[in-house]
Amino acid sequence: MATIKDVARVAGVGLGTASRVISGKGSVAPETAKRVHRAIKKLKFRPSHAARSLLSGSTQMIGVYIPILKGTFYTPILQTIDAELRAGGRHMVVAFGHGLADERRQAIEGVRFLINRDCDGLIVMSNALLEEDIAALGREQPNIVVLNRIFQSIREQCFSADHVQGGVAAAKALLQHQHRRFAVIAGPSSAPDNVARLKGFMGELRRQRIDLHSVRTIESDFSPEGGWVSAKALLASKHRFTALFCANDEMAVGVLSHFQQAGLAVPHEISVLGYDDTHTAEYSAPRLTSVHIPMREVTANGLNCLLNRCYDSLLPVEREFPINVVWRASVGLAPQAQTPEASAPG
Amino acid sequence: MATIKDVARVAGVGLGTASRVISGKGSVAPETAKRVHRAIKKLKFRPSHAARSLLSGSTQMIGVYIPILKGTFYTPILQTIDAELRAGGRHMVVAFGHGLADERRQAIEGVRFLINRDCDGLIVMSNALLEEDIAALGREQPNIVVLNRIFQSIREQCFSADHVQGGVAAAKALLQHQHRRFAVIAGPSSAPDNVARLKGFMGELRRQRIDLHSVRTIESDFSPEGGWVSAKALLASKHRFTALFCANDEMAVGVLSHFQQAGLAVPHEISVLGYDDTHTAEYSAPRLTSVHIPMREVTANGLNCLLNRCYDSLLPVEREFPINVVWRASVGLAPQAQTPEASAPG
DNA sequence: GAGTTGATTGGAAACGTTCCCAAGATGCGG
DNA sequence: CCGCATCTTGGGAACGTTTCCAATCAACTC
Repeated sequence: MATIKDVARVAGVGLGTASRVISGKGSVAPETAKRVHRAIKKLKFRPSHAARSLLSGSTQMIGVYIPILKGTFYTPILQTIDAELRAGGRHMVVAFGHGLADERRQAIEGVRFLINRDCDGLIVMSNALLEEDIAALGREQPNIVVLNRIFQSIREQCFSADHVQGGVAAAKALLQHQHRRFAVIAGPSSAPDNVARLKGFMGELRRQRIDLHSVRTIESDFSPEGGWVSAKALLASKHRFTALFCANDEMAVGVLSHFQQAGLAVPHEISVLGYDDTHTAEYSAPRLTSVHIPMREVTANGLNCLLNRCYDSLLPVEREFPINVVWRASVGLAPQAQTPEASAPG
Repeated sequence: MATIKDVARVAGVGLGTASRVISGKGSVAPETAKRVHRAIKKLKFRPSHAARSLLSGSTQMIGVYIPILKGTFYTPILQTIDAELRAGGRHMVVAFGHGLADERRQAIEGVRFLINRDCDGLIVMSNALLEEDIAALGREQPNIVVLNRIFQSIREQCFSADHVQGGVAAAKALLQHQHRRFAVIAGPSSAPDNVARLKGFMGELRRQRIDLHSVRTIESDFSPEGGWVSAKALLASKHRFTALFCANDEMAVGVLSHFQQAGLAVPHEISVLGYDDTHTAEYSAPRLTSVHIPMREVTANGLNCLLNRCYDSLLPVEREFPINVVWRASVGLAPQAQTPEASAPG
């Protein structure tokens, strides 16, 4: 690989001059610049990133930690980050959770790996990390932004939709459709975003005078497999309900799959509501009605905040993210409400 | 950030000694080493990746280009790469296709971006790249491995399952179940892996004396949306068929979604066969029978090959990848074969 | 006890940039 | 033609490592 010295030699100029032409800073006579450009082309010169990093102390590299790349929740996030970074000539290095250790250790190890790689800044997603962990990590690399979770100690570095409101929206959607008997397939109780949306959901139900003892909740793991077995358990339990709220789309898809096999018509017999509104929701059978979490916006704003921290830029940063439910086919009127003798006055 | 000079000073040793302790190469008196380690800990010293890269000429960084991160086809690939890389202390930088340019330009730009970032090696996936493109790129960075596609000019750097065989397997699976009337939803005709599997599929049908004029093929785009509209078009066309082969799972899922809405029973009225056996296939409604492409193995072996090229290692490299179909619920016996009067002897 | 070997050590050189500084060239006003 | 400002240029220093070389010292061998 040709170096800047070669370029300078071939162009017949000094080192400094060549550097000025390449970086575009400082004044250079047009004729000289032309010679340098010719030399660059001739030698196929490409500046060494390592040398620049060494001198500037910045790698122009942002690390992204994601617990596990399964399903379609994280994919738009990665796309969004890469798009914005590349537009600024920077790049993204990704690390997932790996190994036999528990999720928390995996996350610490993954984030630390990225720090050791000299990332200028970090985007972290994790339900397993504790406040003390993020504090310790933050001491090693202060340029951290967290997505889809709020750590109280670094609140202004955290970006998330309001999942309590998401839960409220879910409840309202179902109540609007005359549902009164509910079941819930929740995510892990250790996941903060899960407890928030459940809190919102249950709170709204209570506000509408639904007896919370009548709503059956099964804790699962955010996976389609989990949704499937939970659906099965729900059916076996003989608990009667007309609407099922799933704490994410993945589980909802698993549920739909099981209901189809069990011969249960959605939404005719049971309505199913998803959460996140990921790509999977768009073309399930039936198409899934879901609470839309604007993760692209959350990501973009979190990233902007991070870039501002890392590079003293002044990108706009929004911190509120409106939630709405997108209506597709899996939620309908509650069965009893559909029978004319029960609801129609005439 | 503390440097190795600080460590040497605090430990009261020379630069070389400190370096020897840190890198673990060369002999150092145990007592001295202990002093150095204490200094490292005290100063929270972390070697600069940039400086090492500059000196060694290796960034320990592998670039991965992926056209677009949608659906679940690419996610296990990224997971696999990251896992293996991290185990070796290396890391992965990912670039996706972005921008308004056509796919080919996007790919060239993305790959070039990774080359400019001084990646030691590249893993590339793209249907849009031409032989001449890969040749040009290869001149800039010879350490390239291509997944899921064979470029004749760099055959030994390409890793892919045999999609012709995949197509054959698909046909056999359907024929075995007595199907004789087919429809196909294909991927883009510009995608080499798509044409290979169609070729295998049609070839096997012909071999089994199926009139190829009777099989209706619709070209689509590998997306669920595409599957949905193709399914709709197929139904509207009044073409009669009992089995539908979809060139990937994503489209199959879209098909399932539309069939459910149209009130068509799968597999009772129509069997649907997917391809790739991605995660989405596992919990669709009904669960999708699909031709399993072992992308994890393809990826792992491609990566090994790349690492061998980059770092003179001797990792084992396999080049054949067995394909099989995994049976779930979306393929059944052809309807007419199920009626007793047609098939049962008594 | 001289010579040989091996372990241990410190420091210079190099990797490829950018930035700073000094110096030469040029142009302009008086 | 001198003084001064501005443009242009070349090269040294620095960034943080590793590698190489020379030097010192202790332990053997004969």
